Amino acid sequence: MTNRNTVTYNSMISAYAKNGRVVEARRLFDQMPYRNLVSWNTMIAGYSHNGCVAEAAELFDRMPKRDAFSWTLMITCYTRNGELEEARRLFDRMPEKDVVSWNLMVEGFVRVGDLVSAFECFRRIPNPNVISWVTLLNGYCKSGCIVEGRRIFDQMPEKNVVSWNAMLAGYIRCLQIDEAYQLFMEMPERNSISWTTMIDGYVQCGIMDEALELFMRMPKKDVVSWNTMIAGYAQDGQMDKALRFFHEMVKKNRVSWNSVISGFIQNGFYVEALQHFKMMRKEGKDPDWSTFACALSGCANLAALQVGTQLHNLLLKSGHIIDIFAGNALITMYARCGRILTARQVFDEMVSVDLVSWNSLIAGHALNGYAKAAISIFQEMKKNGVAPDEVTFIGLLSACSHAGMVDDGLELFYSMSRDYPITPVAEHYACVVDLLGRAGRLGEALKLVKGMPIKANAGIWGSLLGACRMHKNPEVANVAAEKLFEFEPHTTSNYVLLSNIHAEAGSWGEVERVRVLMKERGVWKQPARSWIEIKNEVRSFSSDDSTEPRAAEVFMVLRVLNAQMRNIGHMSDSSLLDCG
DNA sequence: TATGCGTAGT
Repeated sequence: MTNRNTVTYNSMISAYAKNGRVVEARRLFDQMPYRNLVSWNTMIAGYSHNGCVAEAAELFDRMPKRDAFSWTLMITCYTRNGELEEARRLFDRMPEKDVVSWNLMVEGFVRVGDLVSAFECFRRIPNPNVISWVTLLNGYCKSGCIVEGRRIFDQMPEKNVVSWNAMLAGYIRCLQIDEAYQLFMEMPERNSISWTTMIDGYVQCGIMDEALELFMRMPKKDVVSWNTMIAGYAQDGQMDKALRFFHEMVKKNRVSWNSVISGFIQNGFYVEALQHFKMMRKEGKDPDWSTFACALSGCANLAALQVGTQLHNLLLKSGHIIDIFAGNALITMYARCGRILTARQVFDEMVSVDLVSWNSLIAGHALNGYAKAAISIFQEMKKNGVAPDEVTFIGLLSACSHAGMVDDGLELFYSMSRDYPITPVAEHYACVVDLLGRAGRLGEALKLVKGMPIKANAGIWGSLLGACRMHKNPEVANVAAEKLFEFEPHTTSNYVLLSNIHAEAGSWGEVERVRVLMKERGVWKQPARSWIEIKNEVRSFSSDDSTEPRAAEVFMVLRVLNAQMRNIGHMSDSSLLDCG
């Protein structure tokens, strides 16, 4: 029984489900006077789309009649939600397997990285179509088996533009940019995806000039190619160019806004990120979870609690559920703003949490000096069956370091590789050096650094040098400084620090040695500059005709200054998020 | 304009 009414209902169910409103979709489904097969299928698709596996399965079992759509929808639901075994069982039960269902199973194996089963499954397909081939090709390329991928590509009986694009993306995923370009030139036809993939390839290799050249050559530039350039420049640290592209765009979409906002965050322009968040809303573009996460990260870095709280309210009001991403961003924001109890409250109210949530909570407590709490959260986390990772230990070690809990910290450090399969990286060593350094155990710290299996970086040596100042140890200071100078030969503050250590010890000969060193290296007449001095310098750029500063340099300096100068309290008073 | 599989952007 199908009439116009049924079709309307079906469209509405689909529309609701696609927007995450699965409860409303179900209410409509239950209200329908007549449900046809498509209604059932649409509802299952809706559940599948929103990760509601159990609900989909329940409907699938109850439906009066099933067609090929029903089966493949349910298989998709399982494979896309990480239940490959269930998918496999259902597939085995499927009465007449069509090529779509076969392709889904190949894709399911590809998703979990089981290429052997994927290939085996592919081989059994009676009449593989071009989609079957592309799915397999993708599997190899995504696992970095580019040679295998190429072999599949060469064996394909028919190739369309999608096949070529998949091979192109494969080369780019493996960062084989020359091979990619060669393939790009060989392509019998190119669509906008081919162009954008190639442009993005140059972006990923950090070759923005080539990306730009290709973008200019692109016949019909669409919003995605523009967005790729914006994200590319942002990633490359060239926010001025990213912003220019953004302003020149005629039709900006949500991704354009997100790209520029996230670019600001990546490059430390937090105020600008929040301003653009506001502008985005003013222009009637709805922020999504990614926008919110960026804005919250901006607040976290500025310690802008008032704005962050407004964002939290906005998030609740806009009907977004506080999912894992948003929840984690909120935890970090509140913790960085010193509201550790609120951070904990957000954590407790989250429907589900992941490792990042735990890590954010631990790091938040560490940051606020609650080392004991950080460790007890770690215990709680383990009790919940969540295994720690590198980030967890950075939080724990920094907690111990701030609280002077040397023995606990060392024990945690050693337990990393002993009890968990986690190899300490430079950041962990930096924490432990800091830990030992603050406690005055400089000899041990130096010994640790010298025995490191990886090369110590500037952060580690810098941390050691700082500790030498605190505990007046010129001998270790000389060793640390020498290493630090290898990384940062022109950073004045390092020399000044070393000089001060010797001065405090009364070793004027050593002080003089450092001064000579500075002079030799041309750093000695570079006083630490206040922002006012930098600002004047920037201003003088325009009147100084001997050197024409690059626009980018001026832009960067000005932005940093703006961010520093602006009063955050004032910013929230001017109701940053209030868009009338 | 109602439902299933493959290629691009935060």
